[in-house]
Amino acid sequence: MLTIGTLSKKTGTKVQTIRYYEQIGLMPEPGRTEGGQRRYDGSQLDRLSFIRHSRQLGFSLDAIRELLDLSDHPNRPCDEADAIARRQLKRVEQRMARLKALRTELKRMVHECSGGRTADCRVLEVLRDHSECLTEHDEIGA
Amino acid sequence: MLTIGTLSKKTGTKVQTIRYYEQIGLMPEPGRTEGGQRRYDGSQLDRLSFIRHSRQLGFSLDAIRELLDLSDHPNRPCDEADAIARRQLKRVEQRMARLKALRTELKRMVHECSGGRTADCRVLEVLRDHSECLTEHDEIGA
DNA sequence: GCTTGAACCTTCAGTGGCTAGAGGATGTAG
DNA sequence: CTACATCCTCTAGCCACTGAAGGTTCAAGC
Repeated sequence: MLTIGTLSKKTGTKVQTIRYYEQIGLMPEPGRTEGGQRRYDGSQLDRLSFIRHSRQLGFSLDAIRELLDLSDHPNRPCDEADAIARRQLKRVEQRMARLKALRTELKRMVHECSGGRTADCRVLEVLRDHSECLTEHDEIGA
Repeated sequence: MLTIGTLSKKTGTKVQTIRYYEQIGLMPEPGRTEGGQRRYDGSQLDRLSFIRHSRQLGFSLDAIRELLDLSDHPNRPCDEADAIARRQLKRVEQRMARLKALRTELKRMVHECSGGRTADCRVLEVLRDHSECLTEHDEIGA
């Protein structure tokens, strides 16, 4: 029988986050002591590890919900899990492409600033005038 | 004299977002018509473009506030703007490194899934057991 | 058995950066 | 002068947590 604190340490998830996962139905309601404290077992530890690991890989909580559901039904075809992972991969690749463009632009800004007064600062100049950009970049909401 | 809608179109910022920027003090309070509608001039268009462009480059609104402040005081040394850009560049590079590890892992998951039942699905298996991962990855909070 | 104090409980509010919607007022073209 | 696109304010919601207030429970040590 594990306390929430133990679960927290074992998975690297904050206590509040575990309670939050329970609140939104991602974690099941655990058993309680007479005094009302949560007590977990091994299967709940596994489930939280799954969630945590999926989050580290960038899956949204909604995607994780689906993945957990699939994981709970071993006889269903796994195309769906595969599709979710593929979507995530695609998103990661898009983000990388955007970050690459961004990095180019920032590098250019930093290299051109020679350390005078702000009036001559290339950093600010580039930010003022998008037309100076060599790349398309669109980080907002990435 | 530009309406908020015109400003919105010219900068690619949603009308509500412009009002939000005003609310948090990033954009100045514009003039109003007798009826109470906002009217902008060219300098406000420039300011919004600056903000928008900075957001696209991944700067936080707080960082943008600093940059705008620097931009408003042309006689100060520009080390600070330079430092902000450098910090941002560092962050972008860190994010890219993380995404790279993530992509590797996702690719491996997807490639190894041969499309059977969820019981045998490599995607789910990898998510269940972090020790199968070949890379360190930590997307949370990225 | 009793005391201490770390860990637990609930509830609420806040983060960043918007975005959506309700319900009503204004501005402008025909 | 009418139609209706655009504007206004205000409130609430999004994601995925995180922190804090104020109170309770549990386990170890005496």
